[in-house]
Amino acid sequence: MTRYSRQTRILVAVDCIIFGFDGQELKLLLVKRHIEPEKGNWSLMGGFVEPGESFECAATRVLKKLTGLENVYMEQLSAFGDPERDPIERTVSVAYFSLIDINKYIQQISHEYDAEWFPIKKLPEVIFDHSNMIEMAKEKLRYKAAFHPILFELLPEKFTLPQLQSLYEGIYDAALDKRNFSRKILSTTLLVKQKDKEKETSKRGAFYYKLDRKKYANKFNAFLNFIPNPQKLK
Amino acid sequence: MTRYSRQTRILVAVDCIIFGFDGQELKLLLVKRHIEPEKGNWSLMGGFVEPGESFECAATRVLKKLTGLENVYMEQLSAFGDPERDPIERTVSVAYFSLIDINKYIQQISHEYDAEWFPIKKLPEVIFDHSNMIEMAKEKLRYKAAFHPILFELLPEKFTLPQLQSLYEGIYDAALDKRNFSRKILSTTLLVKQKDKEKETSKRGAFYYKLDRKKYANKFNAFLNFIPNPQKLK
DNA sequence: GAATTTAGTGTATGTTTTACACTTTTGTAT
DNA sequence: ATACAAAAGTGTAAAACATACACTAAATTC
Repeated sequence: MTRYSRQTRILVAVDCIIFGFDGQELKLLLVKRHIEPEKGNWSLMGGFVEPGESFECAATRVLKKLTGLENVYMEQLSAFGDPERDPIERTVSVAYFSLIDINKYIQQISHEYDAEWFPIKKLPEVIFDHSNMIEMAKEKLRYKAAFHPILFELLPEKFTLPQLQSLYEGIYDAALDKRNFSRKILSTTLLVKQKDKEKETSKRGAFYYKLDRKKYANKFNAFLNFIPNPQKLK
Repeated sequence: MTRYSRQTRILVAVDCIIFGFDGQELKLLLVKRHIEPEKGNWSLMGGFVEPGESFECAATRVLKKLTGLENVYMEQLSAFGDPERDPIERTVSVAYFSLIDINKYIQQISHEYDAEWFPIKKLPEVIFDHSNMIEMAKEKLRYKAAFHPILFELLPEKFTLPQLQSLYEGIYDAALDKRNFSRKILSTTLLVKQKDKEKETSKRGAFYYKLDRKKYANKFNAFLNFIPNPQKLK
């Protein structure tokens, strides 16, 4: 026996939901689709899964092709299998979401694709079921970040507490008290204070912090409860 | 254009991780695989995704075929795509996990399959990457149940607080204080006390409770923190 | 009616979360 | 040089929540 007979084989793709943060708001990287159908319309970056390639490999490959980045935070979101999701031919898609430092991306941008960052609140129309994927990814990010310290992945290596706070505020659409916020964040002991300050955005300047990568890896499963009323989340 | 040319099409399957609770311990429903390869070995219940059928449909169909049950708690766990996971031919699988009332199953059992409940702690060897799927499902169940009131799905319509507590204790391998437990559970106001008692397991008898299905649907996203130290979970 | 078994309940203590306001720093404008 | 503006940084008191802990109540069995 070498094959399962009488079964239908289906195209399998991956799609990447790529989040970035520019210091102000959460953004999503979309590309102009370069094949028919829907050629020229905005889309998640994706690609077919190749023979001998796992989903993770495929998603990593796709992400690297677009951003030049490797070793970034990536997590499987869900598989999408509606028979009608691609009008040309049935294609199932395994969606991954990534958190990247938007500045690193800018340096490494490949111009092979028409790619553009869109504020998460002003997304253009996207093809197929991609808006569905994006919606789910946003939800999962909010959910997960309420308990796990993953938002660091969106920031540069050195960042300030006000920057981190505004990231949380952006993602949860909530104003947080800076005293309570810094106490909570620092109580994780995941952050290491640096000697230098970021002086672009304020006269006084705010101290930089770095993530303690070792502790971060160990403590990833520490539930943090950063958000005052996680009840309100899905 | 009617097809994506030059792309490889792949077999797509679903597998169901079916949890049940017999009042003592958490169990998993496995079947004896009835096709080659690995015919006769223990396996999750699964099946190929058919043309025109979504993943949810396929998983629901597979679950119904085995258990006779519909409208049960079911959630996508993850897609598994290792190119080597099926030795015969590349097959990707979308795994779903379900929580069912084990008693309902017993009544409706289909004997078309050799199926058997195994205590989660004494599982036999299973085929392919199924132990991996099971491990992930166990983790997700523990994770999710720490915040969401889903374990009710494993119980019959009427249940007692001691039964519910022993379910939590089983799943988290922890002894819980019954005073604290009942306070926490009842504070959700999700349970409605019944007038009758369960008198099998004790002389005094314990009052039955029913889930308030309406509130349950609304409050599903209330994070409950049933478990004293969720830090310890993945 | 005594003994056994499990159900059911309350309180005091410690911990965590929340709400809240002033001082410090330093660049810019006069 | 001095005043002003703008954001950083810090502490405390009250409330809410989590925990630890032990006795009484109910009903069956002998």
